[in-house]
Amino acid sequence: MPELPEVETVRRGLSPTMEGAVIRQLELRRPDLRFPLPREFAARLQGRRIIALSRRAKYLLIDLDDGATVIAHLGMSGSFRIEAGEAGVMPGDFHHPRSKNEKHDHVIFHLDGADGGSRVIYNDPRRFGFMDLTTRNELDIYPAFRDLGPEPVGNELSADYLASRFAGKQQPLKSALLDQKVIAGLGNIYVCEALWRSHLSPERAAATLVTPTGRPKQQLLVLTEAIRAVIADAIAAGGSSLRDHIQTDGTLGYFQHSFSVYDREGSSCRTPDCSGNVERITQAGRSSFYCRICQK
DNA sequence: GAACGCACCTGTGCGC
DNA sequence: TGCGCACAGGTGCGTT
Repeated sequence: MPELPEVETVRRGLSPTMEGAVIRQLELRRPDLRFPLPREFAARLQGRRIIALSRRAKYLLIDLDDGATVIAHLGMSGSFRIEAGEAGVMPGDFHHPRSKNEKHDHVIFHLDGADGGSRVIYNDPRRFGFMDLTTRNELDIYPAFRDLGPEPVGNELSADYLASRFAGKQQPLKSALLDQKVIAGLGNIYVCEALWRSHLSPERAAATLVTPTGRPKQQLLVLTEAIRAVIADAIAAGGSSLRDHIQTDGTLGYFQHSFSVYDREGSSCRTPDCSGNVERITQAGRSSFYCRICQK
């Protein structure tokens, strides 16, 4: 479920293995994911040292020592796993069963490193993910990043900013928050969770959180803090699940979270003293989960 | 411009 | 057990 917190967790999980390592070989098992892989992708990465792993929204960025940056998006079903080379054994890796989805291993980074050579394997059954190549200098003009909104963690995101984006917008809050141009990195799950925490209905028009003079109403302040908190909590949860995953099979990308409303249709609302049940509605083709009683 | 619908592709879970 | 169907976390394009 790669939304921003999952991608951040993947980044943290891969960093110790990938940063500083040299890409001995890039193995491409097919010519495309969602889009064709870049021309000469394997040749351009071979022999390069990985300088740093970073993240922008739901994109993983791999900086190389020649100024190039690999952009990786996990789509809906992408994950990475780390396998040790001949010279080493992953913690807990002894006799661990091969992934049953090995046929969906599409891109394999063969690394030279201090541990004797790990493999970092990108697996993606649905192939909604993609990889591209640009340069660090051109990241800001990369099409997917050009119009991206601020990150939901950090100082860029404020109630004032959201008020400026929501003013005059009749679009439902759910759709407005999913728009990556408004906030970068929020997905279906965390939008549902943030709206539940804020007691706001996903169907409410975005403009109703803004005063006639363009100032954020109190509820927008609450929503802003809820967005920050729900993402921060998920990153913290990813950090704890990270340890478990690395100890078991090295797979990064899927974590067991427990959500307050997401995927809880028909269950009782977890807001204290609320007698409502979680409902599921469809907005813009996506499921929204919310409690009609306490979310207005 | 805004708001949908749909396509991309495979796996899973459900009802029958 | 097996089949068919609905649905799934994202993004981007086309249509109205």
